Amino acid sequence: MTADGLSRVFAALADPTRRDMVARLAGGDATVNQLAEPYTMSLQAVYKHLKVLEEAGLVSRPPGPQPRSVRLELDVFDAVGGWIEQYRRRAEARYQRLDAVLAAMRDKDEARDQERKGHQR
Amino acid sequence: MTADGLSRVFAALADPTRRDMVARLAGGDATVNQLAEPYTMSLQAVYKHLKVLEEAGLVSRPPGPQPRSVRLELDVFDAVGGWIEQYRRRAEARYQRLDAVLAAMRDKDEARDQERKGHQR
DNA sequence: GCGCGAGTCAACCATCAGGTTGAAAGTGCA
DNA sequence: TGCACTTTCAACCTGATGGTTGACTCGCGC
Repeated sequence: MTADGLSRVFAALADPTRRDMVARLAGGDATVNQLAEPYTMSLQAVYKHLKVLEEAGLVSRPPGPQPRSVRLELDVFDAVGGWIEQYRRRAEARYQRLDAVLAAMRDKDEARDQERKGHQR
Repeated sequence: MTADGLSRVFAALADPTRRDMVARLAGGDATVNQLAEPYTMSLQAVYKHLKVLEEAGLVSRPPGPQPRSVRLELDVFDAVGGWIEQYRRRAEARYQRLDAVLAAMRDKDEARDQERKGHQR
């Protein structure tokens, strides 16, 4: 992945609303209206977020019948994960505690719930 | 990690200059001046970037003698890595190709070189 | 105690990002 | 055809971000 691509992905994931969208899309495809449902913002704002995610390659909108579906593109997470991984490995080597990783992954669900509430800017 | 913390980390990593700093700090601690050396921007601008990294918890500045050192804080990468990991696992399960991960990690060095050149906004 | 270099703070400027509203295309169906 | 719904585009506002310059503080060697 190019440096510019990495920047776009990180920038896209820096917004809580967009991370929430990603999390929800991981559970399955959705239409824009379904995606927009939990938020108080306008539909156009949701489209803007979607465009950012799409330009970062995190999401795709396969052509189809009118309520087009939004799909999570998982490939990009490999690239970003690889970038993170090199530093994470150092951390693991340094502190010899793999359990922190597992704890972090166990915490992700409640972190996501917290985040769902704070989606408005 | 709180949702707000995640946002700060991703936002911090969205900037190529800051990712470059992180990459260089992974090779060892440095002073602000050493960090600023490769860039054409002012020292104050570098200091600002450093502050962003510090507020995201990616970097610490242990008190010490006058040329203070900047140190990479690796713990945060665990948390972020954990967040990414859940989607990465889906990708791996879906496509059954772990090799893509390794390829991505092999590419990171040249990607970083590319990035070093394009650090100005 | 003085001076110098490293580090920091503050004010300012330009651009970007997230949101709004309004209007205009597309698309599908009765 | 016509209508309703989805999607997109454009203009605008506000706050955050990345950069600048200038001034100020902090340690340390002499």
